[in-house]
Amino acid sequence: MIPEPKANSSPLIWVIAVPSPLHQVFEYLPLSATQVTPQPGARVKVPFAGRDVIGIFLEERRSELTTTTALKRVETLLDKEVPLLGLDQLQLLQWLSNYYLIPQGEALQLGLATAERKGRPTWTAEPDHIALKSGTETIDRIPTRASKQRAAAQFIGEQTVPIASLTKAGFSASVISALVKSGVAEKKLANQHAYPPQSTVTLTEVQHQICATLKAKMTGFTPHLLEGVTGSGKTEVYIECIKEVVAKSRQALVIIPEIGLTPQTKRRFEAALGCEVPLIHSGLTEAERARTWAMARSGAAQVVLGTRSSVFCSFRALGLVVVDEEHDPSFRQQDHPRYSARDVAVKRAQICNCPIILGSATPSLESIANCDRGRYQHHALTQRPHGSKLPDISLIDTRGLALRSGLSEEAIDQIRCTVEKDEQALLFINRRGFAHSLQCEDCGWVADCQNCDSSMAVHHSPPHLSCHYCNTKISAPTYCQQCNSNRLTSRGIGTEQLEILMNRHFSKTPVFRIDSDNIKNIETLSQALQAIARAESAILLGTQMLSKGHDFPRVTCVVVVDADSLLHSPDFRAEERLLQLLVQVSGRAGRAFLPGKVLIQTRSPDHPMMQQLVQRSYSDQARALLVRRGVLRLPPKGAIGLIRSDSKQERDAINFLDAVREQLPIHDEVRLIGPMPTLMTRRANMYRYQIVVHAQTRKAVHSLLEAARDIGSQQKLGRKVSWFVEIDPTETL
DNA sequence: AGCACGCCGACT
DNA sequence: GTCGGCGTGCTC
Repeated sequence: MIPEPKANSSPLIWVIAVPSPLHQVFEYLPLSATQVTPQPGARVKVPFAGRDVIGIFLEERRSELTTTTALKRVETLLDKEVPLLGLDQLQLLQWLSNYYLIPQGEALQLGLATAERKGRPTWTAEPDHIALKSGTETIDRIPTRASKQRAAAQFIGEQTVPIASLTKAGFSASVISALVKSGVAEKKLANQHAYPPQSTVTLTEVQHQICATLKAKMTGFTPHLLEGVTGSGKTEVYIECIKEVVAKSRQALVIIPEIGLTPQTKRRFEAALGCEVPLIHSGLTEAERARTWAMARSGAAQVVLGTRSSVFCSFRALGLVVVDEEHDPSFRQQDHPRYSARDVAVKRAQICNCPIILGSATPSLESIANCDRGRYQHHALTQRPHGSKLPDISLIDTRGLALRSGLSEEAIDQIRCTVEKDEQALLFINRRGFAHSLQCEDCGWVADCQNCDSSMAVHHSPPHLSCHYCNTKISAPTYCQQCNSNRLTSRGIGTEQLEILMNRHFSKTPVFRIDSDNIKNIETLSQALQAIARAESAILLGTQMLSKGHDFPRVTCVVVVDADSLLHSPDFRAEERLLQLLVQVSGRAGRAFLPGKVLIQTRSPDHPMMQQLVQRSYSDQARALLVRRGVLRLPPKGAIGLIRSDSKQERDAINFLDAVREQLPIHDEVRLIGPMPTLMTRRANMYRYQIVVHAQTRKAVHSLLEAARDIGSQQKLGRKVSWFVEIDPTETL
């Protein structure tokens, strides 16, 4: 007698990925017997832990539960025809979940716009523009008493204008609806051809050659690294390649590091490509975001421009991925869930079987190593167009010099020369580790934050002290808390202090301060950038924000106020970071026709890196760093991981890691360092500890982290501390 | 994560 | 006497 197949005894179920931090998927009874099986990636509404949630259908199969759990039933199938997550997204996000050890339910959420995650119907194009039905002559038919309607009609003219711009001009909704009702005007979808394509820019010989080789490879998965010195015209190359894929009715995704870069980049791409380039970034409203996603999914958007989260966007036919400034740290893991957008982008291109271009003047050591291994194709743009030259770099030894707000006499002289020629100077401060603190001249006491292991930063307008880590603000003390002395002075360099100095020295020259205190959103940044573009002589001063991609054609002198703060950092990526930062900020000088110079102030002018910065190219120096990584077996030549815990109770943070470490399988090839306190142990009254995992292969680190994750989830303390495991961490500090 | 259940303190 | 604090456990 043939035994009944065991599978038949268990019920047919649907596997659903539910948004929760649990590292598992859940089984549900199908919607109803008559219902067809949904496609993988479709959204379903299911009861989960006492509430309704939106989950993702993965597959239909026999139940694998051994215990007799009471299965719940799927309540609704939201996407009956087309699943919201495409097969490529599903594949990408499942890879993401596995590789970065992110729960599947959380990972799959990333492939949906926020409105879609809540189960809303998908976005459809609403007519949000208005035009006059039969041109301006109908204006006369509007009764004279309806003066507002007449004015609105005049405003519209022969154009198709966004309704939002009418509202902005002061026309109320009732005026607009009256116009539509009487049949004078009609609501329309945005004019698709509102962007006349510009005449193609003439490419240099080298740009042309690279475009030709790239265009020949615009089908199938090939990663390319475009290493082009600052100002060498990488964007023109991207645009040429995008045109190529768009002509084949495929879509392109362009990922850039920062939200602040989007407005100019958007305009530039739209002008060159002659189509709308919708944006994806965290500053959008839910409706705007839903619109971009829907346009990309339907294929209406030929090109999408976005920050890191846009790698997960759905596309009808993705044909090219571009990652600009691929070395930029903001692509790497930031907040939860942690992933490197650059690496995910490469995986996405592989899954979609399309090319990817990683572009940078200062490529990451990872990407250089991938070229050396033959995984990426390397292309170099070593010259700036119009024959503009790369700036001359020189070092200023600040040891023993009397500095004024951190500036040497020599630097001040050079700034003077620059502004006298009606050119612009840029002063760069590496904010990290160089906040401006308050110190007692008598006993050396420094005003520290009560909640963090860090000093508080001095602000002048209005006068107060604030902590950059926990945002605590207090009024500045007038005497020393330790010795009661009233001789308190500011120590270190702050942008605010420099601004005061610059205003005093160069009273006729406008000073633009670009830092997080001053620039709160994209609007203020783009206003400042426009003002800089209009100004003749000017002094720009600021932090990281200034080093990223912006074009300042009139800047001919760059001063790096203090280059040393990253030089002696214990993090193994610090030198790479500093090198990239210095090369990038130097690249702001002399981008147009004016030649530029760069002054780097340092107390370590003999440090090999400082010497090489002057003498050698970025790629030579990067290769030297790569050799050192190889010797130490650090990434990309080895692999590391991190197990980190944060807790209000210092003891709990340590105990948790101790418990995990104790239960971890012992491995010959894996080295564990810690638990140890992180460099800044206490921030916002939370204590941070970690274990660093180091091995030859990523596989070894990955399997150890997997084990750590499982052990951690079982720890009772795991609820009291917030903890995570991370592969390829950005920083090990 | 979010929600239920459960066992102790200060309120109508 | 209850309302609600948050410790503990569970989620198909």
